[in-house]
Amino acid sequence: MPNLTDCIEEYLKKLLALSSERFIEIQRRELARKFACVPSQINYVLERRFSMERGYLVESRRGGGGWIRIYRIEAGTAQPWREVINSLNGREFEPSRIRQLIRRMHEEKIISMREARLLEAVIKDRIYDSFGLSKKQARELQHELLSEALEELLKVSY
Amino acid sequence: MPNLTDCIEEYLKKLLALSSERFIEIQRRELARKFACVPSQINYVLERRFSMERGYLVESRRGGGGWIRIYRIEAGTAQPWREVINSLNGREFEPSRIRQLIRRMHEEKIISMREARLLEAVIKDRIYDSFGLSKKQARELQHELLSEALEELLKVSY
DNA sequence: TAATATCTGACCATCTCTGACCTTAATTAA
DNA sequence: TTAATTAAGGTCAGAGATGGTCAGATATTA
Repeated sequence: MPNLTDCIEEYLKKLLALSSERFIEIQRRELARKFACVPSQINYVLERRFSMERGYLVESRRGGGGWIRIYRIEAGTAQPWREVINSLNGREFEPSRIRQLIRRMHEEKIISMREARLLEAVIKDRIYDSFGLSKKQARELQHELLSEALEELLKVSY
Repeated sequence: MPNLTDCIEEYLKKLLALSSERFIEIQRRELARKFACVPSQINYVLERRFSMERGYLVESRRGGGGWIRIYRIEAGTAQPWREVINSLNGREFEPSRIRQLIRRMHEEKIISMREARLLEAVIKDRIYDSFGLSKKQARELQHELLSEALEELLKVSY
């Protein structure tokens, strides 16, 4: 029994699949009405299910005749992924976002299912708990290990 | 008179046997209600009767519309290696031996080249240097991470 | 009787959903 | 042209709905 968020996600992905463009355009109010929910629910779905990490890009415009566009990002080769990985270095390391990134890489066939699971294993918080590391240190170590591992993956193609 | 745990185990295994997918999806609250017990009883059953060692994999999601999925895992050729991995737990963690083990697993086609490189990356000493861990702690952490990673690899067959 | 297994309940973590209030753009009125 | 109005979309805090964990009580077994 899927929830509202799942339903809206599925609906939008169907629209995207059917669209001849590489994006779809919707109206927040319209969509909210269709699914009998508050408009901000749509923002929630976009944030959770159509994030950068999951390979989508969202644009919008307010005011009369406003709209929301959802783009599916094409991946292609491994090079863009290297850039994504490098960009990790700037921000704080957030495991949940990283997990999304890993899933996306799998969807794009940059890495296999097994490799994805392996990478996720490496950043499991539980493992780091009993070594007297601070939260921050643990995050840094996870980051280092992940970067190292991803480097190896990108060196050797399938 | 079998106990609750046995009943729930039997019920879930029947569901699995009947399912056309290779997993079943349940709701913890629902199941607890059906068996008139507290929800955490379900976790107990999953932990005791649907563990990795017994050949199952459990996934879940919280929040509204949350669920628990139980996968039946195929045994395959990996079983002997699982024993090898378990046997690591007794002794001291020696990186050079581990590297040999990894290479051997690759030769035996249990893991791919990329997976092997990935595993080796995770146990690179250099990475652990700047986190104030003692030699012993670093070894333990490497050990934990490697075990976790290998577990994941053996869960999903090629 | 001691060890092990089962079961419960209190408390925690995460994901979803809503509604009040804010910002921006187009349209209309002055 | 400018100001007011209307019609979008955005943000955020908090409520609701699940599932997770763990210590301790109870039952079973060796």
